[in-house]
Amino acid sequence: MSSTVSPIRAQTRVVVRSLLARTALDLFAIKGYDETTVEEVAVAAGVSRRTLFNYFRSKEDLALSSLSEQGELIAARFGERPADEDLWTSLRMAFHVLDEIEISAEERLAMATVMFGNESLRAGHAEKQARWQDLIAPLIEARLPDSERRRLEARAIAAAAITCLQTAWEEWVRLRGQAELFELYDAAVLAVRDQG
Amino acid sequence: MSSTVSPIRAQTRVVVRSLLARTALDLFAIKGYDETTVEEVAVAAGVSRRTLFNYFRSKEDLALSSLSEQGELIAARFGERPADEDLWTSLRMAFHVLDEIEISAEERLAMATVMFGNESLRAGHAEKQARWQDLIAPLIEARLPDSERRRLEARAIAAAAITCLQTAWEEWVRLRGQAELFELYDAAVLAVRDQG
DNA sequence: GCACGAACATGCACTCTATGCAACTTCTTT
DNA sequence: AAAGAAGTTGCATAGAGTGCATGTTCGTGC
Repeated sequence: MSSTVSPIRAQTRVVVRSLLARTALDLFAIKGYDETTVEEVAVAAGVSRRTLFNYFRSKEDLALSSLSEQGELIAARFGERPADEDLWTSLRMAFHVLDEIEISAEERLAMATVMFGNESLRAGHAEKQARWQDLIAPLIEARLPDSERRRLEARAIAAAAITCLQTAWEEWVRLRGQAELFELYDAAVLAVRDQG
Repeated sequence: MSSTVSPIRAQTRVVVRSLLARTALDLFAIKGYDETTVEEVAVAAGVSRRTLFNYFRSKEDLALSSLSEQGELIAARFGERPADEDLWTSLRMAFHVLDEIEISAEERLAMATVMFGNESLRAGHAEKQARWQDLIAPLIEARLPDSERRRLEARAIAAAAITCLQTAWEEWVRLRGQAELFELYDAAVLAVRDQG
């Protein structure tokens, strides 16, 4: 069990990974996801097809790898919020880490368009976001009052918040980025939670 | 555009389709989704591999075809609810069509276990449910008061309700069916919508 | 009852994703 | 400089999915 993998190697691996993902994303944006083969991505990136599959478990992963990382960021940020803060406020603040990711609006729009434009990608996208739950729900649960159904409640809240973000995100894409993502998010949450 | 395809043919097609899906589901439950090839399903059903793909667009469809139909049932039921009824009540009632589907508890549990037990299936499942939105959201929108963001609000509400159902469903599987699905659903909705 | 055409079933060839394996190269460490 | 780990690659193979061409079945009009 050589637990240490040499920090240099680990780092280059991360860099290469992100380079490969970016190459893929560019191609997907140009040619479309289904119309782009893994082979083409490999050639464009200057590696072998086999190596690509060493870095990513699947073609889909190539397109969606960033989502997993985002989930971790969000969960981490949520964990840093004061425990007595209103839950939905904490969630909103946690989601705001997305604004801190350095990426141009066009790039973001292109990426989102790729993701929503393909059925299987949309599915993977939904699933990956759903897995954000697994990270966030336990943190929420710790904040909830005792209840027989605490686990369920925590998961429901996490899922609902993520869903609102997702809905806002879709609308944002539909509006071609001509709106503030978090303004849309707030409207979504309000619609869901407002009694009546 | 020969819109009429002979009612007999249409009907047999539906029957065969559901027979094939059932065969597949049985195999998936026994051997596991990834461990079962389309070839095996074809053999078990007594048709050719190619024919299977005439009835289903993909292996995933073979496992998830029922979900699309469920979405249509729910939307239809929602459309029948009185327009002045509380939105969330209407949604709850609409979801109740699921209880009317004739299927044993064990079968239902087996099916759910298959769906949640495999990553790509879970993704497809999430996506298919997300597409329920497209059916339900327009109906919700018609009920909402005028607002700049009506479309977004309707989609958010639909998505949140479906997500609560999904969360309840997952919990139900986790509890091995030892709970009332709609009791769990109510708890989920309450947790999300309760202020504070 | 029969013949026509549409829908259906199937086999075949082919593309693409994905994985295991073995050989080879390149780093890291001592 | 040598050992060993990590990384890269090609090759072989399985399985999903598609287009096409052929044969079969079945509903319909005569």
